[in-house]
Amino acid sequence: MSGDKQSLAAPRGMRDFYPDEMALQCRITDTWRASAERYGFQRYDACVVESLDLLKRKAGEEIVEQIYAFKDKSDRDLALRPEMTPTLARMVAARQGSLDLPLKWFAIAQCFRYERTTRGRKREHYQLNLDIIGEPAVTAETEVIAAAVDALLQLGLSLTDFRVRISSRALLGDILAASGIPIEHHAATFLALDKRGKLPDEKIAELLTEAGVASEAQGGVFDVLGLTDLDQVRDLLKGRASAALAELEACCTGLTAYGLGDAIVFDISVIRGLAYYTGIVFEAFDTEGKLRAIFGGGRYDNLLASVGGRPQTGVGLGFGDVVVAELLAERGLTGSDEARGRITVGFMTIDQQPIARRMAATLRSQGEQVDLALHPEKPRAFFARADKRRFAKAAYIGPDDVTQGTVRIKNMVTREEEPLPV
RNA sequence: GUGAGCGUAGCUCAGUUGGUUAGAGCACCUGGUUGUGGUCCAGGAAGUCGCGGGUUCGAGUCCCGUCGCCCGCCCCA
Repeated sequence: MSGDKQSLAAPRGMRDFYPDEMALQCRITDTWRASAERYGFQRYDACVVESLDLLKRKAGEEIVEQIYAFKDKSDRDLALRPEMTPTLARMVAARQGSLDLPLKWFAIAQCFRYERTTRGRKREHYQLNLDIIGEPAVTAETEVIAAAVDALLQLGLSLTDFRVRISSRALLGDILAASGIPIEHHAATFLALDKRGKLPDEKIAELLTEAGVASEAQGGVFDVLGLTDLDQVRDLLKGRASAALAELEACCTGLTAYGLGDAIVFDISVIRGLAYYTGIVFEAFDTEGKLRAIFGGGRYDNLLASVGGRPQTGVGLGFGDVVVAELLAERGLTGSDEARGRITVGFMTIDQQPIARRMAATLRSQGEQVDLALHPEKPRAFFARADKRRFAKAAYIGPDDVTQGTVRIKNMVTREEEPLPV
């Protein structure tokens, strides 16, 4: 590539959507919207620029390094939103007194993050956000997960293409407590466990030691990661009461009732970083494990309070467009037929242009999507273009048609022509 | 921040131990075909080989630098 061409490329990590690519993008976002609405969520939207202070309150000072932050001309500290959740929390907190809880909202939001790009990770993406605020029961988790899975299925994937791994931070806390880890070490232990598979176990042991976990208790921590089903968890808890366990079971039961049981697996290693989650957490992955998480989320109890609202529980989910598009491509599900459904009208010489235009106007008034030729074309060129652009129908008007008073509308698939008086 | 790979036509790429005017497929344009598109035939246009420097009689090829893309790691959604 020459230097000039490079300047024509979108900035690093950003995407342009040419019409061919936009078709898939629309299919994804249309499906998101349909699934969210089918599950009774109401759409909202918000400003793309958010106050930096709000983002810091939720994620800490370090986040400034990872986002597009800037000052406006009045020296206000602002940022392109890296995610939707702080904005949602702000909007809810701002009208907390008048909103009817529990609320079920969704947004399809473009979010920005300033960081290294890799497969499935750009500096900009669109994300479906599903949130239920003010409902303590696990029905909230169930509905949110079921709606997201519905979108995956509507996109053409099957229950064997992905797995939703589900766990609970509260349950993990109970398990650690039963394993003799004092509660003040739980947060650091979560962080250490989240590194499992990314760092060698010796490194994790070091982190645990730094966190104050006694070395004799560390074996218990690693045993926790060996848990693969809820029966083992029950054994480990030895009859201790665990509301978190009951909730996790109830969530799985609800999803099974929706017919999604086969796609749900318990996975104690799902932690989701140091985010604001307090209860159930979940992440969906492709079954082969080749890609990053397709969607993820969980319950947050402290979010609203952290932005200055009154404490209120919530469940949220984020579902990005990039990874699911990769997965659809892997499965050969990126095709779209929607181009077939339009009509193109062409004419041989400028003399037929008025009639062609009148015909286009008539068809448009009937609700058809009509492309009118911008200049005269030879029949061969016209039909070649109609075919290449995948029009469903094509009408070509020449002097003979005008003389005879009929125009033929050709079905481009069957090649049959249908006369129509002009 | 870090490591690898790749930059040759609009796209995907080939290009031998350095050797004349740098190739292919697809796409594009024109014609065969002044009333009909997926095939066919003929022809055509299109590349300062990412950029800069160096070695050499000679560099797409080797060396150094630089920019870009991309994959992984760190981190994270």
